[in-house]
Amino acid sequence: MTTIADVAREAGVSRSTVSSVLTGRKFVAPSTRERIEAAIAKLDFAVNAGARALATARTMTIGVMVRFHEAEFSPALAAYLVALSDAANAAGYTVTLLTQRDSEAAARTVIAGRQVDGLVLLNVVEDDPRLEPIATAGYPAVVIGLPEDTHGIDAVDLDFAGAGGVLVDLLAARGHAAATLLGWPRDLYDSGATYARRFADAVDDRAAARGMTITRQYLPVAPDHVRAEMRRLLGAPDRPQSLIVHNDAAVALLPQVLHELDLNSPDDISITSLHSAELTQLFGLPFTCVESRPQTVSEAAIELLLERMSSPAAETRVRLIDPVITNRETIS
Amino acid sequence: MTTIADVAREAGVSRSTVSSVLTGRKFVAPSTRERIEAAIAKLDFAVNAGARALATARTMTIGVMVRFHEAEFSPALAAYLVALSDAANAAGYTVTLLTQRDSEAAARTVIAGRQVDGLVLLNVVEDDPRLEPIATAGYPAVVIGLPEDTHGIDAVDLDFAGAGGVLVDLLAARGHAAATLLGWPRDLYDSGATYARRFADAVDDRAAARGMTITRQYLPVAPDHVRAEMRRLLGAPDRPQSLIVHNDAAVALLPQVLHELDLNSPDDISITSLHSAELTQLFGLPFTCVESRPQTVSEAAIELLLERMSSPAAETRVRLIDPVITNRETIS
DNA sequence: CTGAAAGCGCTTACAG
DNA sequence: CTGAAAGCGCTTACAG
Repeated sequence: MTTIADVAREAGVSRSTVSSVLTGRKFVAPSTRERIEAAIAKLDFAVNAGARALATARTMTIGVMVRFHEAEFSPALAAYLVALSDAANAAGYTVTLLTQRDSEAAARTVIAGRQVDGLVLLNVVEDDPRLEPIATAGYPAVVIGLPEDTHGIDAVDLDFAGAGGVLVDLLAARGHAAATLLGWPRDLYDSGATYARRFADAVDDRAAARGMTITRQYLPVAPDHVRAEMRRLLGAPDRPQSLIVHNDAAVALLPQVLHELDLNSPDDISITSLHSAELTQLFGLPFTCVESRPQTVSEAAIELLLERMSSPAAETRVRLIDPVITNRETIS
Repeated sequence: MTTIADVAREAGVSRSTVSSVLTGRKFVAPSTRERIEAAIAKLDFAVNAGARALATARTMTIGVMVRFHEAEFSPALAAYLVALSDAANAAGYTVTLLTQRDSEAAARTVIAGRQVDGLVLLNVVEDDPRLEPIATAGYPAVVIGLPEDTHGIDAVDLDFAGAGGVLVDLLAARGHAAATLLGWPRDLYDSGATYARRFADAVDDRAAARGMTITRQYLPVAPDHVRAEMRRLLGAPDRPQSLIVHNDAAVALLPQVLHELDLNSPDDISITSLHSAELTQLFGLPFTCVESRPQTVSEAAIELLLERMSSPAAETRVRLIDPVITNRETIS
């Protein structure tokens, strides 16, 4: 491979002068600089990242830890990964994927070996075993998602509570006095997926403030089951007049169920939803909704991480991303 | 951070002895080895990847190049990324994500700077601008997908031709004399997405051999359009009696369309499909089908790449992954 | 079986 | 404004 020494020889300068133009941290006479740049282009030189990392003690890479391969998250995952990588690239960083099964051990190795300058954690759950070692090592990190206990690690997430409030407001504004929340399976709420709880609690609170009644239904996620359950629920004589859906499987299959039952929105039923942005893309879901914002969330995560890396001692921050309503006229 | 020197001091040996146990390339007396391992554990030492890379001229990382953020591929993408990372990890490698917009320049930089030991290319298209620089640099790489011209780069892909043959066989075995292929948009075939063409051509060929007639329909991918088109097609009096679907958008929405038209499979219509594995997971698609195999394809890709890295001069190889039929009894 | 020394390709004070 | 030298944390012949 061609090294800085080759470039220096070609340009007739010393290696340190080449390094100066590479890093841009020192003034180099324009004429010298041009010679060096020409040499770089001619030799197709690119700096060896490992050597630079060794010399600077910065790897310029960010590790993205993806928890144990969960089918459930898979479709949304790609959007985050690509967005994180793009945002990191824009700041001169590279992303390395950390998918090891034993993520706690992986966290330790990565930290001890200084293989990355900072960490982004995806699919964080309550009592995530990755958090503690990172926190005690004082390693720069940011979590996407908002666990109950962040262990003092910065976090970014969609403002699920805000989303709940907004959707209730929309229904209330049209005079709805009741709504049914089609939620995730009950154990998801119990096991501490805070996004589910934050949303549902906000729905309840805002509804109470507005004098609305909320009925909560816990739906499964297996396609067949959720379909059957919705059919039963919406096919009943006392079926709900308005829906707030927070369950990706349910919302994806809802158009089909509506059609089967010959129900139209908004004429027969008002529908709002909070769901992964991927779903709209794939299925053209026709509902008034709030969508996840992988791009914005990812950019915020990288931004927070970079700030954390430059000010390790700053106070922990939580950044909530504003919910954005897409109105598709499914509220009567 | 703790270095090899700290470990050496703690264990009372030289740095090179520590290195010997780290690399495992030299015999070290068991008692010495144990002292060293204890020191490593005590100090929570992990080797600095950059330093090792510099010394060995191997980075132990594999770059995965994802082409310009295409919404269309997004859901399937995550499965490949995670599977590639898992397979790479299993072989001691780490994966870095390369998502730069200008992927040609990215390829050059990565190659010139020896930032990765090898490359996996995802979402390869015909005349992919990334291929040429990699090929001329003689850089170890493997392509997932099978372009017309591989430029001498190893490739892995599902055996789309085999899949086409198998699906036709299934229909022929049940006595079907005709089938309609619901395909991708026409320009996908024209623009050289070889997977689409390989599948369709094999369907035609096998059908001809079996005396079956194939009608080819090019469907759009936008949810609303594909839905409308299928409704029209399947609602017509002369609607097809059996379907071979190769269009993810179409197959995802097909259950809904069938229901709308009050058609049941296999009673009213026989259905087979070739589609992304993610779809079944998300929607419990009920059709007899061949699915993409991200896990197997990714593992094969890493395997080929590792072999290529150790034998740069070996002949180019193309590995086709066997199609696997999932029978869901939708052929009458 | 173990250790001293050179070297991997950079960057960064420090002289000049 | 430019260059010589040391050093980042490893590995690897080479001696012993």
